[in-house]
Amino acid sequence: MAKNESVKSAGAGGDEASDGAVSWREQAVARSLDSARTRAENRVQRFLDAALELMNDGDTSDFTVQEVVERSGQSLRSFYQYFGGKHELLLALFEESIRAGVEEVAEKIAQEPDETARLRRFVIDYYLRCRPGPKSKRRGTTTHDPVIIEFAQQLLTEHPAEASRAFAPLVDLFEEVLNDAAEAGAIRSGLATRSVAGTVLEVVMFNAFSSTIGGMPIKQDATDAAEELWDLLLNGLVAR
Amino acid sequence: MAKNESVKSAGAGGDEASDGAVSWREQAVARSLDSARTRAENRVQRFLDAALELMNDGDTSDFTVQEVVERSGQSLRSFYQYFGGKHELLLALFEESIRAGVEEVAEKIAQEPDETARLRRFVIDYYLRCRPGPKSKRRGTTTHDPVIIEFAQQLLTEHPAEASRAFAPLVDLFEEVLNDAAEAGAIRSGLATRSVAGTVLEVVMFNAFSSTIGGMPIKQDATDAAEELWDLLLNGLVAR
DNA sequence: CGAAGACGGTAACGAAGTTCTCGCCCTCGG
DNA sequence: CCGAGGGCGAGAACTTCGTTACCGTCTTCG
Repeated sequence: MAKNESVKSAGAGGDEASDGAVSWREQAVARSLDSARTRAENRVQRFLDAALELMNDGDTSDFTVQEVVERSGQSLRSFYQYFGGKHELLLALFEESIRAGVEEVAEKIAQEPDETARLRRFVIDYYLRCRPGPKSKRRGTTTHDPVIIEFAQQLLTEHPAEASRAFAPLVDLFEEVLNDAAEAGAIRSGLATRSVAGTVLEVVMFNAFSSTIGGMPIKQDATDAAEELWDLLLNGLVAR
Repeated sequence: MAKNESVKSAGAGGDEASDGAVSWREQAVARSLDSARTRAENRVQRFLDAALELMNDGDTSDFTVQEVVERSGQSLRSFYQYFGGKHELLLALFEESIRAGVEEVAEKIAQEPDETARLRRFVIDYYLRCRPGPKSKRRGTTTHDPVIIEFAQQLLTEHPAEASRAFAPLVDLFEEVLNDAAEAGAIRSGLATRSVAGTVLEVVMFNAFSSTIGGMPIKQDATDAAEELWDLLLNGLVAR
């Protein structure tokens, strides 16, 4: 019962030769890129990967610290050596999720022709990203895990400082898009873009997360809902 | 250790003669209006009151079932006889909170001169109501307790059906206001008011609850934030 | 009067996060 | 080469909280 674990190297699901002869290879790799910093990073990454797998696999999309520990083939001891608690693990996952989201959305909007289209694209794409996938994952679009968004809500109310720090990259990008749109005359120019960016993102994120309060029967396709929200955000309630 | 509890009758913090001579009076009252239905209602109400007190008193604004039981001077046994679990207690508090909110907002908007003013009044008032009071309660406006709103979020994602049922009175009222405004030409007439009502209320509620994502320094007064959001909702982002 | 049900008091259970103890092994400095 | 210390695995233990179970009492109703 000493060395049954297979390292499952960081980024992708690496599948190495089955069980028996792993130790030497692993050891070698470890020794080569181990300046004790990278080793730590490797361990941290294994916890993160395990958590991600648990969120994607299980029907529950929720996980306990124990499960993460088992799945990662490490120990509770180590977990609390690298993370201050479950809270920090969630925070790390959240930040990573934001980073990935920013990257993906940035690519998407880059393909749009003008400022208005980019703005619209941002809102709709991010809406879809925050929408919990009811069945098998929507193809073509990565989505935030529900657990992550739930955590975001909690973080926002309990540790606003940490929260806005984690959200910063996303808000930065959106603020930029807003500024461009304002300069191009696509949206009005009076508004405080930073503040509006935060507000709009919150609206998109949480409205996508928990479908609206009014008891919609089965509600239309997510895309329609996204369009509806976009229309409301762009044009407001007022009569033209 | 048999009869130290003082009943603390339902509505207000009733302070009766200290400890010794309570039983008889209490008994009398109980016997008088006890058809076993009212007695149950009385007990339920005592739990609800206890929970409300705990939310308003403590610095935590959070409570455990134990605390509610102790505070209400009843027993765990009874608690689980009347409530299926903490969940149901929260739900009851939530529904009551919504009811009270609807009542209060209805009064407020009735005083406004025209449809647009009523709409605006609704949004701003409800925003303030959902804004957690950072220090001593804001005078003049009752507010939803943070715990309640947090529960609302959770309910919305875990039991959408129950959630929209609980929210219904509020959505009904707002939908009505929206319809009136649309009829009067104050807002555009094309939109699905039920759906929009839900969306807007969600926006107002959750944006007020957890101040915006963008790392606002100390942020202005709640009223200013409410105005900002109202402006965004009414006019949208678009240039006129 | 006697049985049934409501109720209080308290212990106990189970899940989950967190901490602690023990012991192994590897590494590093003398 | 050897001894100390730190990283680490394996659990046990502790804590909080919701929930359930058990026991004894009191009221009530047939």
